[in-house]
Amino acid sequence: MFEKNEININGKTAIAVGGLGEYDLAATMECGQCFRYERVPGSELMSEYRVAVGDIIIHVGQREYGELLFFGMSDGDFERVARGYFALDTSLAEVKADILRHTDSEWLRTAAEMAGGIAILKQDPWETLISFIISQNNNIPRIRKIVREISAEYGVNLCLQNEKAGKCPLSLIDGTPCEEKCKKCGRCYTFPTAEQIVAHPDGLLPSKPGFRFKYILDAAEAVATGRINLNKIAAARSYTHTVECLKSIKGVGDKVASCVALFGFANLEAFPIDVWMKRAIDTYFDGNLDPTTLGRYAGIAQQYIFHYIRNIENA
DNA sequence: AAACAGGCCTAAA
DNA sequence: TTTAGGCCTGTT
Repeated sequence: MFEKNEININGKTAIAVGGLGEYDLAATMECGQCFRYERVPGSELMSEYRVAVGDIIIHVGQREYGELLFFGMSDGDFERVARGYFALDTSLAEVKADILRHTDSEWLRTAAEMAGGIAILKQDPWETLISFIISQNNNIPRIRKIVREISAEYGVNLCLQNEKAGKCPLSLIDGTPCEEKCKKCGRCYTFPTAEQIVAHPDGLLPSKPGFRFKYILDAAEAVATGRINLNKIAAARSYTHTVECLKSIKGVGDKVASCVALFGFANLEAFPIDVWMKRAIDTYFDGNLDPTTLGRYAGIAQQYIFHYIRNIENA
């Protein structure tokens, strides 16, 4: 269980959360599970982000790995949105121990040491579905760009909304106000609903989704008509069922479906295999690694592997 | 300039 | 059941 304190930063209410073990905010935000964050440049903190989550912009920072997480928001918003989104009730230490209990691999043990601070965010299933449809045959900067642009096209401007409510998102530590340009930067919008997309599909085109356009549209129709019921899928809490349902959408195959299961439905045993993961399995596991042997947190083991190979290659 | 990017679909063996 | 090509767009 984490420890929470209400604090005051530059006259604003903030929440400080400790007892999160080795939680690594930067790795969690940038490991490729989420596409709607913006790193705050020039922060005094080691890492500071704004993320659009549902109907608010979450403002979050961390001074050092494994130290306190700061949330620039009321306790109400923290409890309603941030606590769940950042998976603060999941013990990273327990997860890591469980994974390591399921493997003999020294290599994976080393990866876990480096990546053990990664948390799997609990993102909105619908948003996760569309984001990972967009992700196919694509790179992260452009995925983020497309997601940002379709949000600006259809969504509600959260900065303007916050400003009216007297809580324009401030930089957590230095108190710098959201710039004027923020009102049209396209980075602070709610995510479009399936109904909005179905009612006006052409709104997708300016973001240039290319061949993914028809896939996004099929997903939107599936959800808007009830052919797919994301709430029911979530309630069933079955990985195999989730993947099976998602794959009935055009443009959703094994990889996208397992990503959505992992990041959007918190099916932590989901183990997405992309070209990178294939390479890693070939190189470090002699070409065979059965995810089902890794236990109920196999998906987090996948993140360890992914984060580790990425970091060695950058080194 | 041609190949490739954190896939998937379709057609053809 | 498995395999090759093509696909939008952007970047190198």
